[in-house]
Amino acid sequence: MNSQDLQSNATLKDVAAAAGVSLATVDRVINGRPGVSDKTTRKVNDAIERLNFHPLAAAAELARSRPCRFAVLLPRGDNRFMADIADNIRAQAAWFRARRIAVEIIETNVFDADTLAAELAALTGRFEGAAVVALDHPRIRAAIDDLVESGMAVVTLVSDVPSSRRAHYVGIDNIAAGRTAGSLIGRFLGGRSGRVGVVTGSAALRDHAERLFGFGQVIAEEHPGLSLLPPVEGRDDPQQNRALVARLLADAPDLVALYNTGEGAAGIGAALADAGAARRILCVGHELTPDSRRLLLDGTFAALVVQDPGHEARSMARVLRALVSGRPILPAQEQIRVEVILRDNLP
Amino acid sequence: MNSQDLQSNATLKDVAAAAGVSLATVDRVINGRPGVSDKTTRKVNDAIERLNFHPLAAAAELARSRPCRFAVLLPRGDNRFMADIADNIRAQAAWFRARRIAVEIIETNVFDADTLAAELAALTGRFEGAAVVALDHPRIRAAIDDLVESGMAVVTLVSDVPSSRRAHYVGIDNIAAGRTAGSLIGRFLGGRSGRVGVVTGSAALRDHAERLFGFGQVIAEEHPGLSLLPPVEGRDDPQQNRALVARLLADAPDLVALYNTGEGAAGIGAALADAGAARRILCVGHELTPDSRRLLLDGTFAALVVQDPGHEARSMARVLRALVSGRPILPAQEQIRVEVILRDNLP
DNA sequence: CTGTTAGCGCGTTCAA
DNA sequence: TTGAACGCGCTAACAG
Repeated sequence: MNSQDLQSNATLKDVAAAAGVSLATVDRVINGRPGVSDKTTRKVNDAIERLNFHPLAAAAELARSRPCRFAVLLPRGDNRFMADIADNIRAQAAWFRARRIAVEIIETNVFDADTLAAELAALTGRFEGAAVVALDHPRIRAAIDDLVESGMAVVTLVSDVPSSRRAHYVGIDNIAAGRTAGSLIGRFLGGRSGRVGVVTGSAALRDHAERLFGFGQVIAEEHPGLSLLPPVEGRDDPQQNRALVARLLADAPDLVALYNTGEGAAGIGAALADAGAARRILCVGHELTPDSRRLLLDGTFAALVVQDPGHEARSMARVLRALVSGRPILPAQEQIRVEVILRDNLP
Repeated sequence: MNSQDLQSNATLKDVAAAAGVSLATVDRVINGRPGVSDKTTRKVNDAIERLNFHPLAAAAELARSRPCRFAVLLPRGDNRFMADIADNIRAQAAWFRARRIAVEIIETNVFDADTLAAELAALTGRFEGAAVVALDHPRIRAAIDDLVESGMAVVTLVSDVPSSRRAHYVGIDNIAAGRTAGSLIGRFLGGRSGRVGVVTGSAALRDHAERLFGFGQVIAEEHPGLSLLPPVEGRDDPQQNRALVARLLADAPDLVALYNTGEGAAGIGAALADAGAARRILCVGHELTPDSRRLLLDGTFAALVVQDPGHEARSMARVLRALVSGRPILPAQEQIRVEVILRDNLP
């Protein structure tokens, strides 16, 4: 099963010699540039095959080597998960610099379509690529399409705009994430019945909406003993979440579980602690932050459904780079997984 | 928060000019080579700082560009997970070739210490790096140490030999994996009590042993209503597992759950189906294979605790490459996570 | 349609 | 202790 006994290390020059043509011609064939006769093309391809030629990545990069600029649009505010993404992008600074990639992180009000659309429009011409955490809104879709039209490589990050012409989505399947949360709650409850409270950030964000959808699906299909209370919106803000959960606890005595589709876990933990209901109400939320980690460790949360911000930052970088240099991406490596974190497999 | 406004793109030549020295001298300073006076070193470092110089990765690679050879020692046999690792390594063939890395996959009897030790010894001088799925055994430890002594970069894969001098372990924390499985079973059972059967591959493999340990810990500490039956060893073989589980079902009427520390899920599924106990006994196992996927989808298994063979293959490649070229590795990117797969977040 | 040639930025002899 | 010069393998501009 020896993989590569036939490691060849032939160079472009070898191919040129073998085919009886010049370097430039071989280059044209390899990179699919026009202006080569069929006969010559065949000769070259033949030589490539025979010598088992494969271009050396470093040499090609060096020779191409155009500096390039990426913009990353992140929501402004104290969202911890977004801060993690930003940190992970910054942690790659050395990687970027070593490849002459300049990345600019732009924080903006992602919730306001006009602001975001304007911010997107302002990118034109200044960057070769952009990643954006975007609201799924017609105006945003149009702004993304305009950028793509202008030749920019655009990817969505964390929350997708599937109807746009973005080249790629770097993030998880949020319906699956919601379903996973639903299954965890359903199964951890072990057949008990009762009401389940749902705290969400904002129904305007596609990722939250999709999670809610997936969650509802599973509860309805597979756990008929459970019924969902109407979702309450806390904007991912701990203070608001605290108040909302306090009310939930007061209003619904048969509350058995809580699902938080977004952030602000600290508020939920506080409300539960206030009511002395901390490990009695089963809680599942999303994303790993210092707060959610603490609440997972102390048992307030039973599980967290997460995505890896480090993976997302790296994937974004690789994908944008591949896109601007016209190379293929490896789908397997770029698929961001829906992960389940219990106290025991906390990274 | 603009990240890199000060993208400099200074080259070695610029630094040399700014410092008033030659290219070679700058190179000596940067790569810590001897033979530079303190004063010159200071001048150069000063210029580097001032110009915000960062070497271009592609150029450095091209100039170094020595072909190199890696060996990967995998267990022979029909272990599906190992086959996945091998497939993922082969899937990276293009990546390897573009970097003049030849990788040879060697299948051998990992369970026999003498065979494995001999196979390891035979690597000497033929490879710059090696990854090995190793038995944790004194002879193997010695063989690994000899390779390291001879200057080879050695990493363990999937199952570690922590007492050896291997430079790195590419794999998960198996105690955490076992604990995770234990928590899932305990919580999914929702307080029910009874006996839990354990099917393991071989107690000689460190990864299986560690999982068993972590699993036992959690059950004992957190689920006192549950008691573990003595583990039965099926060598990851479906046929053996089937017979073992059939006996377990017959002997222990109060069996409420099954934990499989390794492979051969199909055998467990078959035995349960035979006994008509398929979704009554809660099952948790490891690794995602066509069999385990099917059993997860049909509800026979409630959850799978897995590691990503694709990530492991890529991590192995990056780590070995970094080691042989004396570069640092990014720990965050190389940490393999213990993942939980339910039916809903199946990749 | 094809070939020549000059770099890309860094490593690495060698000689001084 | 330092520097000059060549080469790594590929791309791209220009010439024919």
